[in-house]
Amino acid sequence: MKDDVKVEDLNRQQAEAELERLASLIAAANQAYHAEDAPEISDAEYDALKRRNAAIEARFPELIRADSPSAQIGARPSEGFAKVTHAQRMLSLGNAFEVEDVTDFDTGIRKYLGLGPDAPLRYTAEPKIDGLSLSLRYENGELVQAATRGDGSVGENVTANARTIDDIPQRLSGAPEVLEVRGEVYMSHADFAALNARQADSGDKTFANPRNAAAGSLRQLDPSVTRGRPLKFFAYSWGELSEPLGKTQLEAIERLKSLGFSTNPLTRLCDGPQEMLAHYADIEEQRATLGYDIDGVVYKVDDLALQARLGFRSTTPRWAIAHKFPAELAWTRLEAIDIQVGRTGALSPVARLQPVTVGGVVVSNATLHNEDYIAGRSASGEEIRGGKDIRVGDWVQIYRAGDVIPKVADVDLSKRPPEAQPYAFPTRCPECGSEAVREAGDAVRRCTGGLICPAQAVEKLKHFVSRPAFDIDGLGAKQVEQFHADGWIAEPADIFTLQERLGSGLRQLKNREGWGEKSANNLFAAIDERRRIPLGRLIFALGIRHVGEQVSNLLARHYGTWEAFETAVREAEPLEGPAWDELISIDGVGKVLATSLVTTFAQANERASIDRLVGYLYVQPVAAPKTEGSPVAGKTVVFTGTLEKMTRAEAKARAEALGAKVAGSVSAKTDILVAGPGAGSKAKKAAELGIQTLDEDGWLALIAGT
DNA sequence: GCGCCTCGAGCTCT
DNA sequence: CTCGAGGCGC
Repeated sequence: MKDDVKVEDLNRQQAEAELERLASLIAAANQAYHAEDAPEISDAEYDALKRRNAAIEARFPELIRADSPSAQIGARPSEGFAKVTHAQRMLSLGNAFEVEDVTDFDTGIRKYLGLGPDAPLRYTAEPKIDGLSLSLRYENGELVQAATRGDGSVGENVTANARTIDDIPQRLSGAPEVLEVRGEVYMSHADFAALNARQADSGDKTFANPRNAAAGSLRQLDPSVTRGRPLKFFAYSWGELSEPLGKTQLEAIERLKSLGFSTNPLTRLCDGPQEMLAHYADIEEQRATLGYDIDGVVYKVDDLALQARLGFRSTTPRWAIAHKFPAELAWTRLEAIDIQVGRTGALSPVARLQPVTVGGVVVSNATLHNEDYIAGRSASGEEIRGGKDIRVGDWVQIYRAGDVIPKVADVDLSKRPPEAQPYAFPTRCPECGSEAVREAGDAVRRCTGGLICPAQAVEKLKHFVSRPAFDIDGLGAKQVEQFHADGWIAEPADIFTLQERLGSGLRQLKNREGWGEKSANNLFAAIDERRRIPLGRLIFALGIRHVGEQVSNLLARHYGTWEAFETAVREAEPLEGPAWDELISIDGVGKVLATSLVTTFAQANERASIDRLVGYLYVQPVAAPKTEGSPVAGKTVVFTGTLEKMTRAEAKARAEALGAKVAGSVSAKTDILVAGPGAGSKAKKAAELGIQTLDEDGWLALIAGT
């Protein structure tokens, strides 16, 4: 590679030519890498090209090419498994813990469907296998893909490994053209014990429990290792289908069985909550002798037509629920209570425990939630519901909520040491000494130090580099903590000047354990790649209270560009003025959230920090929706009442894709009101204002053909 | 006031 | 991955 002109010295014309040259070089390198599996240039050279490209784009955002290499994700595969987008999302289930939750589930469904308490309604009940879920895609009877659940939308491609599992047929006869079978991969107790014995013999590490063993085995990069692991599979559901598997859940499961899948033999049809609970008790009784781990019972509405009517909430189906077995409990001693300070200044107490095994995992920390959870009484003296008066030195009972998060369930007062004192929750921040205050009605006490507090600063930085925010490769929580302690990074903007400031200091970095020339250069390359950042990610990365991932994207979609967003938030004064009104008019933005935004941007030091940061970035605007031929482009639409043919989220997404703005309330600016049944005050107001009002069908007709 | 959703914070192991 | 707290919309 020839010695290049420094990016800072390029003029516009040179930059344009250089971007073109880099685009073709990188494309050629990708081609060689993929086609021949024999790259012509080294990884370091390749990274340098991409880095240079990103740096030039950051300086001349207007010159970014349509075929920009930085827009292409993963030209070279990262290590590990390829990502797979599920044709249909893999959802999780709502949970029931008590008998009452199960009867509520039944009542809720009846209400939703408009069925009386005595109308027949059948459910299936089956054990909930404690493994990991897997989606198998068959096309014309051939297994073409196996994917893990991942976050529900995007999982990992583990096809090669899935092919080694005996319970998973490679080929089906008489199957629908497209068939996605979903089920659980697990390991039996006997196989788990044998595997661990083998692992111990060969000096390899043993697994804590069958679930971890199954997960570890399926995620082997080398399928021949997976082949040697005794994995099994139960089918219990499906995703995309080219034709239905049956009219009921049970029929569909039977069909899967006849196609050659293992299905759980304890699947039963139940006539209502009484029978469901009876089957639950039955399964719980057999739990120890089943030979594999289960963690509850799943109930599903049997009639598939009813399932379709019930549909989904954002992450769970309305027609199914998981009835969990009581969590495993363990007693241990509480050795200390530490206070952690979060990104928003929240003081959270954490129990330090004498290590104890709970549900196959050694637990030494547990959350204590907040002040009231520890105290038996509040400062003013009244009893606090749920307050346990937990003291250092106490014997406490631990369980893992949802089999994950360790919590303190109970205290054994009979074993309390006589000298144990009630815990005094600090009123000053343990990290910076600032006052820690609790707003009226708030459960959380917060450090008021803001950016002065080192703990808050570090947590904010960690948030900034986290996955859904800037997601900088090689700059995780650990590194940020290091760099912060070293004084190299005090605020987000510092990340983007790290390379130039470090200059000769690079030697210091390289001397640090784990850092060599290559990793340092990789880090700088990764940082440069993120100088170009989508608006929503940037807003989220700022870490403003109440402004999470969803809200950030909502704001990004509404304002479109950083400039528009920033101007609006800066101009808005709490509770008044047109900028405030616009902010509040966004569906999903209320007073609390808007105040949090506006006051953050009104703070001089916060603003300065944000301005510095944005100076190093090219913020990608949200792609303008296709408005050509859209009858609703630029119009403000409000949805009210019950929508029957689409969910509110769908309606909104669709309208926005057509260039409309969706607002939450009717005002003089509203152009169209779409009113479903049950519309109330909004319809009235729209009528008063003479605003065009459509029913759902009218709306669909209006946007038909777009 | 209620249902649904989002945020923020917690833990362990890979 | 799950929970409690709390926000938003009806």
